[in-house]
Amino acid sequence: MVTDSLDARVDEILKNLGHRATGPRRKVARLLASKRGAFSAESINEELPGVGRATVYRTIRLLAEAGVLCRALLPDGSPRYSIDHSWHHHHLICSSCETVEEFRSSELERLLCELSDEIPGRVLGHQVDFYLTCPDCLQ
Amino acid sequence: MVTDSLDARVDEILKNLGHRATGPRRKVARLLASKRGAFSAESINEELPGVGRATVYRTIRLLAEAGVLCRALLPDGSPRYSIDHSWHHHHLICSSCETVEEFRSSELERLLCELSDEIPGRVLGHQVDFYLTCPDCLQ
DNA sequence: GTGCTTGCAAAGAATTTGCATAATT
DNA sequence: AATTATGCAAATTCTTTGCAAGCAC
Repeated sequence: MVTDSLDARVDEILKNLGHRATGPRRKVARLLASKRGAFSAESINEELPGVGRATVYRTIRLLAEAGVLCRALLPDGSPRYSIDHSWHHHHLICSSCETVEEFRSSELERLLCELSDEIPGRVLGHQVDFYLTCPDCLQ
Repeated sequence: MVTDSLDARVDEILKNLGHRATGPRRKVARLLASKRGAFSAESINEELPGVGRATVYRTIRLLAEAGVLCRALLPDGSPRYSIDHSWHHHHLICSSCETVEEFRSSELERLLCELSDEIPGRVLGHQVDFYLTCPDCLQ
């Protein structure tokens, strides 16, 4: 599982990116690895009183840019991060509890690819989000 | 065109929503109607020194909730508004100049509908964004 | 040792809220 | 007259930055 390897491979990941493996970064990575779903940067900050806010935000950005984390936007635009399982995926976002789930569809991917060819300009990527009331929130 | 009617029909739109047709709201609507593409709330605020910031933000939110405006999120999560031409559409967002264009595909819509049925929970809506470098920014 | 990192606090950016005043119906 | 709306400033929220002191390599 990627969740395990994040914690175990932080040092390697960081060095490959030309960054140093430090204590605070390992602490952040260890906490992220323990997270199931999506989380906000602030929530990580609150759970790590021993690490400065700036370091938490910087590390999360670092890992997001490295592709270790992926970012989803809630309907109001606020970002949530989650471990990127590296297969390309989209998001199912519950408007009620703000839970973010992953979603994949090869058929959708194929169509998006086709459409990309028809779009003027150079398509860099796409993002598909479904906003919903999740089964839990439906009671 | 919807662009024309927004300016002309603000009073009607507001009253249908149970709100009052006021001078500041008309000023905001008139400016919005003159906009071609997407804009930020702040940019509208800056262009209307005679109207308070709070009123600008409140009016934009009012019109967005009424479906007169639609909101797109830039890759960093910051919102951009544009006149909603009421046909369901998606967005082509230039990562370089931040221009937002509309995009429609009946084939995409059909597939998203099908997928919605397979998704657990009650799907409320979806959002598809293509991030790209627009023809202008490609030089 | 040299240079990247950290943590703190301050700075920012964007948006919302409280409240007395003003305008609409 | 009864409310709703406005505008200003202050408050919020989330995130970034400056910089001296501290680590990693």
